[in-house]
Amino acid sequence: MTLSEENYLKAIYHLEKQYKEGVPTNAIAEEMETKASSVTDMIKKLSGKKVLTHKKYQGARLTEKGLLHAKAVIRKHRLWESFLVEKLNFKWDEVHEVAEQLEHIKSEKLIRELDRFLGYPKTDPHGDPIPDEEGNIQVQEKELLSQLEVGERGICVGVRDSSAAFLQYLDKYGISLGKELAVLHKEAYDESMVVELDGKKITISNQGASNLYLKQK
Amino acid sequence: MTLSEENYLKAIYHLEKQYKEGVPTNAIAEEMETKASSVTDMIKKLSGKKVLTHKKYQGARLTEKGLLHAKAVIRKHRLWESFLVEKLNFKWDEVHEVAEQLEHIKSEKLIRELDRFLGYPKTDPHGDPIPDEEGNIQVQEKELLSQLEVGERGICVGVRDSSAAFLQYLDKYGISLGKELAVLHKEAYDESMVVELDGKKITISNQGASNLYLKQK
DNA sequence: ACAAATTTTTAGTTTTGCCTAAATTTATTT
DNA sequence: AAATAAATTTAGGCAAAACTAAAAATTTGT
Repeated sequence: MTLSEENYLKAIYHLEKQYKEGVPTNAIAEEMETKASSVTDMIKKLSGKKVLTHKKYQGARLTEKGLLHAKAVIRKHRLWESFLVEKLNFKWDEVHEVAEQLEHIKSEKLIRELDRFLGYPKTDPHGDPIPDEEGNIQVQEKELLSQLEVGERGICVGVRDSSAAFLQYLDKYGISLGKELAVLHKEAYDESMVVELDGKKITISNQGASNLYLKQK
Repeated sequence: MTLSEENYLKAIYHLEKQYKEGVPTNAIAEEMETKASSVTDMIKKLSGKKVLTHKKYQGARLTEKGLLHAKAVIRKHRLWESFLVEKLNFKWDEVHEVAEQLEHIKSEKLIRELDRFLGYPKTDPHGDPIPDEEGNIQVQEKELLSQLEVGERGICVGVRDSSAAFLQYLDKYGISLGKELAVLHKEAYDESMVVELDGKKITISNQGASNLYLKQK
């Protein structure tokens, strides 16, 4: 599989959560920052390789083979992100572009050994689960901060938006994975929340609270 | 610079040691396992980018800019090889293909941090020097085993041929970098040598002895 | 239901890096 | 110094992965 093909598989994999019956060409085009006609071309090529199926005008769906390959790429991406943060002093908002490159390196041994070297991590620096060699993904019970009620508490376990902008916003307020917080107040007008973190009160917009995952304490 | 362009620079860099006044098109073609006409195309492109110069029918020479870029790629290659051996349990005959991929990853921070993480190694697993960030290469005094006289001794510091076949041949005879050996006998007929290593006598063909570097004890 | 709007596909180009075949230049013989 | 051989370049093409513009299919709105 080429770099470009792998990126399509990854994009379609992520979009399948949203589009249960066929991922539309336009959705893929937007995700890949390309044009719909390019997507059509690639879908034809990939369906020839049996990694996805498509009926004209009906979007794409990964086959079992395609799913496995997509998860293998995601496994590599998340292991490399872990490596960058754990061993090379990268911050969680700096790892994405480099991991986008590293995820395409071809070597079974490399990934097996990297996994061992890192101590078989279960999640990456953003809290996303790392698929195992067979493509199994352990799903963690979690909910968005925005869904908590006043008085409830939880521990930060992941982000829904892993853009550098959001991650830096969290850094600024001292929010990182593993920290506990409690909801003190919810503003009816704009859905912003006042939460307690490390004994301090901080206010988080609804947009922020809708992108931070917690697990029930 | 694309992956292909970087591979050309690297090939030309290595060939410049052999061809002091312009690396011939055919030599590059052979090194790159491609055709001379493809090389001509690429040379034109690269000279447009000012990383090399060429006069028609006169071969190619790297400019200062091209030299720096080539050495940067080689630095990455050798740092990754060191990482694979030191941290990921790769053997010295297994690192080449993976490092060929990893050397093209673009991130200054990645390489700076990798270098630090490895403790600023001076040589890679084959004994080749690792250029520093400015492209300086520390040259080590060394000579081929085949050039030693009977009675002389030395410490293995590098290989001239880093093919898996040669490295496995060395493994089989217990020869690795850092080991000391002494020349006991030289066969006049075929130039093969009997050397002492770890108290045992082993015979090495001229071909083998012509690819192992030692430093004077 | 059917016209309008949207989505998707088709057709025809472009660029990169490679190829073959042919032409040209340089090097080697005699 | 030709003639031949070898090396190099030119010319014309191909495949991958993108693009634009236009055609076709599907969905939506009234």
